Amino acid sequence: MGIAESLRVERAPAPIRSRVLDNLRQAILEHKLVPGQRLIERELVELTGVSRTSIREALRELAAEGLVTTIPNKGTVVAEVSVKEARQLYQVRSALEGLAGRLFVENASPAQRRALASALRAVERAAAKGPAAMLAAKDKFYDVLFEGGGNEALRSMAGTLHARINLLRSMSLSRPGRPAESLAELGEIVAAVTANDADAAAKACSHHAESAGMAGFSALAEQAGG
Amino acid sequence: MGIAESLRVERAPAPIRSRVLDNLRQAILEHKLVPGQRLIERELVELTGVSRTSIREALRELAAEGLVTTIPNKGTVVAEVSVKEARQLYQVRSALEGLAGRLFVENASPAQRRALASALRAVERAAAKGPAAMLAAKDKFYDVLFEGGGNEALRSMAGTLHARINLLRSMSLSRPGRPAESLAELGEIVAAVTANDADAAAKACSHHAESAGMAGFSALAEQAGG
DNA sequence: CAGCGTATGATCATCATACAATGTGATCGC
DNA sequence: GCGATCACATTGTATGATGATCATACGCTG
Repeated sequence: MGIAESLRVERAPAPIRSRVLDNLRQAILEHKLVPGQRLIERELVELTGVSRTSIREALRELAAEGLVTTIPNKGTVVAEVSVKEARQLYQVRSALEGLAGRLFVENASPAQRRALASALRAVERAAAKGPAAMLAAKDKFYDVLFEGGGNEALRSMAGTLHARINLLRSMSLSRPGRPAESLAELGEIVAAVTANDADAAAKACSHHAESAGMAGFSALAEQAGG
Repeated sequence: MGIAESLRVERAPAPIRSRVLDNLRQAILEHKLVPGQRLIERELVELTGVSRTSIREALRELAAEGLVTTIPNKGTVVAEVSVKEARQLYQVRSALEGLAGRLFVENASPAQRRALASALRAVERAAAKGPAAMLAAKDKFYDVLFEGGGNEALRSMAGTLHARINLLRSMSLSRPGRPAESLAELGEIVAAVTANDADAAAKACSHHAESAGMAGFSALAEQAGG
């Protein structure tokens, strides 16, 4: 870090509404607030200790991100994602991740390529420790992937997409055999990257996203059927 | 339109902040508010006749859409899009439109396919009337395309993307020869759709978006160079 | 006159409060 | 039981106040 960065004082003490926004977003992602749950402004005021103004502005941003739904004169609820919508979101996600893979091959530095391979090994290790650990490691893997692609807009859109998909809780349920399958797919991504084959990387990333969606949907179907 | 739709009465008298939001968005898209321009809350209050509360909430949503930038304690300005960012946005757009093309082939009804061909002819006619008319006709073409794909999430994401790209004014500048080129590309899309070839449609859509971006950038470069 | 500190005004950030509009559920009368 | 009516909860909008931050202008000092 150069002297310029080391001396810079964090000039933005994060406005209160941003912190409220972050907290709410986090709570939704972690399913502490479940889809369909009402978000009553007065209660949020009491819980957070900030004014209604700030709460409402945070809710407007969440609404724009698609994480909550506001019904006029009725209130705000954590967004509910139908199976149909989730399918659509997965299609978009697949397209975006395909692009991410391509951009990584085209733009990533050698260090970033090594980091990706290393992230893959971390996922392998985490796979043994259960789904939660694997999920976290996979998030890291994708962090590296998007970082290396160098497209900030892509990263942010994929992020909000990921959050919305996450609303459909059961999607993260894993079917027996899925973790191994998933690992193999990530391996293909790294292989394509190593081979410097952008088309293959795009296809591998896109395929992984699609495949993850499929797995979630069949888990959902089994659930509904059983 | 069926009887259900024709009798439906608009049950939600659009909250004031939504109308403010729509108006501001529109104004930004039409470049009545130019990038970098400050949006002073007090002035907006006077212009619109609504309270600061509503104005601020609308600004928060615009910020989440990426159309304005809010600097804490300093104010809100219409977002400025750098050339680098625009390049990134175009990459994403290209990926999304590729998906749109594929989905159209897979899901569009015969009527929608006819509508697409018809929209293409409308673009051809409009091309003679100048860039503005052609732009509008092209928007219609894309409306049909996204509609036929049946993916609402994709449509909405592509929409906000389009809006953000639009912020870089000069991108819509046309180079000599570009309109004809553009028409040819749209023709390829329709051809692929007619042939029922999803891969080709995806490639054609993606290529058109990419090509449009390229044209904009070279126009930009010439401008900077001259 | 260059550099520094201060005064000043503009603007935003947050809060408290108020009231209207709307939706919801309970109560009452039949 | 059933519909009308009323009370309550909640959101939508407005208003005024206070403090923080930033940009600018101004004047002082060496």
